[in-house]
Amino acid sequence: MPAAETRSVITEAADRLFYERGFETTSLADVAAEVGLSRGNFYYHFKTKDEILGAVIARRRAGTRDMLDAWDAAASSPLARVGSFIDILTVNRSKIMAFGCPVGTLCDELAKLDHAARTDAAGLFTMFREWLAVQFAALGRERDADQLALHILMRSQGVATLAAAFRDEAFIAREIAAMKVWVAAQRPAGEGGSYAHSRPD
Amino acid sequence: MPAAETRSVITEAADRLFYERGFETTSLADVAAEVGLSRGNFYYHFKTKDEILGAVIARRRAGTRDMLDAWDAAASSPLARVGSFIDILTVNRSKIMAFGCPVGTLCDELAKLDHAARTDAAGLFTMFREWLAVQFAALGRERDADQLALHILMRSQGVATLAAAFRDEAFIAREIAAMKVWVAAQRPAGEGGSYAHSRPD
DNA sequence: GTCTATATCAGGATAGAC
DNA sequence: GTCTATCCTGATATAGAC
Repeated sequence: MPAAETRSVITEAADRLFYERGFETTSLADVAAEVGLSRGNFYYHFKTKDEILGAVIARRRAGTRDMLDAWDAAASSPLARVGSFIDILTVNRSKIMAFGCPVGTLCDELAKLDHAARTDAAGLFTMFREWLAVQFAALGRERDADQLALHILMRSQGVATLAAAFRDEAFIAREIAAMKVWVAAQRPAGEGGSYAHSRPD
Repeated sequence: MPAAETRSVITEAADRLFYERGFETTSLADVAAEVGLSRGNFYYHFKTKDEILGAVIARRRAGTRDMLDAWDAAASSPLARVGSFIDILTVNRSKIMAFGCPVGTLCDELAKLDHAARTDAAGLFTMFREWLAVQFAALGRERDADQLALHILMRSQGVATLAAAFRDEAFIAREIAAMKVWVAAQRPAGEGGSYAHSRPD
């Protein structure tokens, strides 16, 4: 297999296993078994396990970029685009109930490990944050677009964590509905007063 | 040292380390160094590391119970009691920005480990959930008290995760304010229609 | 590029002295 | 009750054959 392809296959398997079992807990033997390669071979493609983590995060960034682009292309209104974001909770509900949010749980784990890649992982959140802020700005909320973006991102994270803890699909559906109602209720606020003070949530 | 006390000292140190470094990542050597005891001694008090985890969860349950009781005693209104819950985000903001929520991150980690104690850890959430539901019922929202409880619990989790990712204290303060406004806005809903349908959030 | 074999180390857990 | 010494396993990482 050409090096680039092998590298990609390893990264893909590591991505899934890091999500499902955690970064620290996943051994290179686990990844090796998954892709049918020997452990030793890994070090031809990556110098360290941390380097694989770096590749996984880069892969996720690319995937996120593609997803955001697809949402931009598919939905015509900012409201519908934010709806696409919210819908990932529906689409991925099974995995979320089993393993939580891939981004949130990775950030939490790297925070506890005090890992150098902690900031890189948080950068995945930033991608969503900035994209969401663009949508809220397009909705006419230029002044507090970033705060609204953080708010909806916050809710998606809360839903993911509780969904994993209680494995309650109805809860997810209920909160998704509430999130959509909330988004639809966002209209340009009058002058003066930030989001937090002018609107309950 | 009497056995009960040693056991307690070990559990206390493990509690903090499991929070700050994660359960899997924390070695018994780490805990031993923390309490100034030898690794070998641990096995006089606990048969396995998992048993220490069990003791930590039990300890957290007791601590949570004490905290809920204190909130019951200190605050006179259901609104103020829910306010006490929300305020833990303020009180613990430094640790939350560093390590996330102790309950949420433990549940997430145990989920990925497919650990037997996963349900026990989620039980910590249940304690808050049920206590919050009592408050919302007292506010006159008997019919959807549990859903409201889950909603505010969800928001606390979302805030914790993003606070850890971005280490943004202003974000926490803003969302706490929004949560309090939201709680204050909760009044008995008219007949028919569940929380999700009758109220945006 | 991929393999096998191995070095090295740290983890959980046990045995037995004190 | 606590210690030291040790076993065993599994982890990352390396060396070198093919």
